[in-house]
Amino acid sequence: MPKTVDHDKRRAMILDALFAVAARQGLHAVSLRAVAAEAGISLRLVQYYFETKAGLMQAGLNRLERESNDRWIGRLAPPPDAPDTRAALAALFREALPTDPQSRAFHHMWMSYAVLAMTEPDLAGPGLVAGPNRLQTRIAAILADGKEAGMFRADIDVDAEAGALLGLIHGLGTAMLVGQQKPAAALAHLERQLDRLCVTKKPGENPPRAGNQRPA
Amino acid sequence: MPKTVDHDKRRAMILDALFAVAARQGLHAVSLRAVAAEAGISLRLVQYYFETKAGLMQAGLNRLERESNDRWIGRLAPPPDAPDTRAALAALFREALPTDPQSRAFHHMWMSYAVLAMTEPDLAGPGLVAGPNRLQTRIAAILADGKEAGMFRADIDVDAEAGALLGLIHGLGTAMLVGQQKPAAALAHLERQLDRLCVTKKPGENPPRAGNQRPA
DNA sequence: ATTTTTATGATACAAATGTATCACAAAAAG
DNA sequence: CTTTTTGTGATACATTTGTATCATAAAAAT
Repeated sequence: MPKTVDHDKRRAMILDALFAVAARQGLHAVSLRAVAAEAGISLRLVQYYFETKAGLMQAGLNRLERESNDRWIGRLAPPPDAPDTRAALAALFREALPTDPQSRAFHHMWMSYAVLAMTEPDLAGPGLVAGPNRLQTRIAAILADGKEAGMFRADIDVDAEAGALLGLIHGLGTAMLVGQQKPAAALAHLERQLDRLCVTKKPGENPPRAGNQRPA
Repeated sequence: MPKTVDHDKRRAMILDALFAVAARQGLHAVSLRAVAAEAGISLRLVQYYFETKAGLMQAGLNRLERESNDRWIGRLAPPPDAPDTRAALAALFREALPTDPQSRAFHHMWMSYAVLAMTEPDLAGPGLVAGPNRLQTRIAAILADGKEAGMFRADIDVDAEAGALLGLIHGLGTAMLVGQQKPAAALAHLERQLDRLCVTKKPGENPPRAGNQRPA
């Protein structure tokens, strides 16, 4: 049986199990044995592929970061010929907020690691903020595009606005996770920010919304 | 020695110890023994005053909520005769962001409980969102005052704006905790939102800032 | 074919944790 | 002065956890 095996693929399987346990019972409930059971392997194997628990947790954080990166370049890579920079930002917001279970799990995971990193400096490295930083950079780029195209006001500070928008995304996302904000309201708050940045700012007129709009 | 003792005061002492341990080593490191050691009492006493660990944790959450309430009514109670509703909001923002260690510890604690509540429904009750809801209500009230006084634009939806501002506060606070945002930038983002809400909206002119303004 | 990695299972171990029990001192009640 | 309630210490116990050890099967190298 012990044919020479692909370590990377095996590690990925184990990290899948870690994410599953963390999503179901919280990151604090992640133990070597729980991960092993979830993956259907023996405790020894988890030890074998990630020497220590700290190694496993660190690998989980790395994976979270890589997954975030892949997700974003996969979903929003082709906006260079964006038909509408405002619509592009709105789409990004929809992707960023924890609406579907996958996104909820991601936010949950990120918050869990953020909390851990506050007391365990081993996790506090650049891994946690790399994702948000990339997102902020992307928002700033889209803002710059829209500004140059005359869609956004000329006097906005794209970097500052991107930072604020990212902060708003994070805050609304957390509020949604704990049930303090409803998804629709959160999205509306973000779109209101877009209204502010657009040049033609008639309060009542909502820009054309792509796709299906079912009332309430 | 075992004179009849004030249970409430004793419970408060133990919860102090809980907060100290959580601030130093994280909420996940809170154990009955760690709390007992921090409080300088025996394990048995922690059991005596909070029957179980779940009870202790729940009491910690209740205390966090009460502390938050007390803190806000203490600091911001007297704005009925506010000289400037905009300044009142700016002051509220300064208080809400995790700048000093106390506020950082509070945010840290709240995030830790929020993460726990996502998998332990016993903690998920209204305790977590009561604080944010109160803050949002207060923001909305100040906004309404300023709107009526002609300081804020007449066409703003105070409830919606309050929700967005609270979300921004939370998101920027988290970003500050993980080191992704600097305090000055976070405050600037919030004040930019105030600029937007004010009637006289000249982009360059910052309204008179009360108190000391040291450059950068 | 033999030796040496590579991969995996079974298990042991010390430490920590939540919970429970026994004992006992001091105050209050009778 | 008993007796009962209240408050506190010491300790025991089962469970869980991270880590380490021993054995060994299969493949690769020689």
